[in-house]
Amino acid sequence: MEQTAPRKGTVTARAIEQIKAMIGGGSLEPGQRLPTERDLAAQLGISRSSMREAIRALTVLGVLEARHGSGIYVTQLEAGDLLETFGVVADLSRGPRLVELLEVRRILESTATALAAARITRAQLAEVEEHLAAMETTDDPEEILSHDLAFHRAIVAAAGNETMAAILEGLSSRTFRARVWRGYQEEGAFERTRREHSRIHRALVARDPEAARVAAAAHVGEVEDWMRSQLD
Amino acid sequence: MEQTAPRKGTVTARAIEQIKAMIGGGSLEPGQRLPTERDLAAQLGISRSSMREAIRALTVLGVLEARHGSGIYVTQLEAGDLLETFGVVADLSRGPRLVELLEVRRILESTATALAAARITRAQLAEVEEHLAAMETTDDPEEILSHDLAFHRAIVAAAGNETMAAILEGLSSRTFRARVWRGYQEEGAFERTRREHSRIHRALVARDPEAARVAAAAHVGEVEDWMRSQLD
DNA sequence: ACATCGATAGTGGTCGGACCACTCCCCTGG
DNA sequence: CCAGGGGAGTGGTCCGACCACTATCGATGT
Repeated sequence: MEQTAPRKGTVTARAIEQIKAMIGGGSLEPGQRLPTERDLAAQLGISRSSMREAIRALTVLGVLEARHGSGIYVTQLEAGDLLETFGVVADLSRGPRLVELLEVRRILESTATALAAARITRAQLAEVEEHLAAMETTDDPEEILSHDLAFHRAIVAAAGNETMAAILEGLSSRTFRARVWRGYQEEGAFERTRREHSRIHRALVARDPEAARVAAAAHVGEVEDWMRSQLD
Repeated sequence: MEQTAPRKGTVTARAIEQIKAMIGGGSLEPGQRLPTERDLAAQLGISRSSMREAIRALTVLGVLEARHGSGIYVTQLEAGDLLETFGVVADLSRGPRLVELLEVRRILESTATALAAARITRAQLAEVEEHLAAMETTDDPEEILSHDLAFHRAIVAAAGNETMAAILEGLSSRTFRARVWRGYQEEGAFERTRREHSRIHRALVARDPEAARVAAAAHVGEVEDWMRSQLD
């Protein structure tokens, strides 16, 4: 017998909850293929259109993945899959919210950098140094931004917490960074940024977590203070 | 002239990006009403079905809000609106990912509690104490869980960073908490939890940020350690 | 003149069916 | 045995109809 589904909310919202429940309940494993849209719609007693809306919603959330001509699959449910939407938050936030986001980033990134100082391997450190060097040998703002992002990404990766890395990735999304830093770096902050980066690097080489934490916090804090001053 | 839209990806994905761009670009303000689904579909040259999928996706992300019979509106784009999806991450993560989530929570919550110790008002402190007392005068696990959540929520609110509060709210979603703590509290951790809570409370009363940070970190850390030991 | 309330136009919500674009696999022919 | 072709099955898109709900405006009664 078909469960006489709860009558609350739209049928699409119900479908979303049911699919989430199937995954949370373990009847759908990561990577597994789902029934076809048509079958799923029939099972839940709704139209294919409504079911498609539910699937699309779970797709943008990073829970499902639709492959044209093949089928619908559960993602690996890794941190990266599910936290991709975090970038949307960064891109659409404004005003005081931006300061709050930078505060969160300061807290997480300083901790991650401290962890990295204790755990980073030679190979990982070499990658960090590569981006640091590349950043100092070019004047193209685009390229500098790329290496800046990669510099921090490499450090955070060395901290070993994928979830934290995924969140920070969202907080440093390209459009977010470009939006905030455009004005910031026009105020001759290039030199200061370089000093701060090499200070972080020195702490990593010295394997000094506390120095690394302070250096990273100060680095993000500079941008944070500038952003605060812009709100007038 | 209609912009000959880029030919990449599905039409729905394109529509999602275009609407996001309209909001990010400022041509759509928070709270503003959008054109009707039919008009939007016509503007972008796609069918109403595809447009509905795009709208549904943005609705789930907390960017748009659809009111039956009235219209589609941009949300206030507050932290709470956009970070509601963070709960999904917590609910669907498993294994090592759960430990990582608790690690993130430990970092953020300890900092938030430290901030609260410096900023909390008398009224806010009274609310914290209310939940603390209620937690000690009942044996109903459901009720204890409720007041536990409210206890931490009140503290985090006193820290004054809505974005951080919204993230922690997701990391403490009811289903997540219930899932993790079911086993944890069956091991006689009630007493320890009480001591940890009152230790946090004392630090707040003393307005001692460092003591508050340590107490909160230890509190979450206990659960974190237990979770780690469960992965064998 | 004013308040009440019902008809109505307009909105999102749901449905069913049709067709297209793409994938995958099996079967055929060399 | 292998390469190629074709067909069945899948998600992607579109259309048109109808339902459920909301908001507004105007007729009605006071």
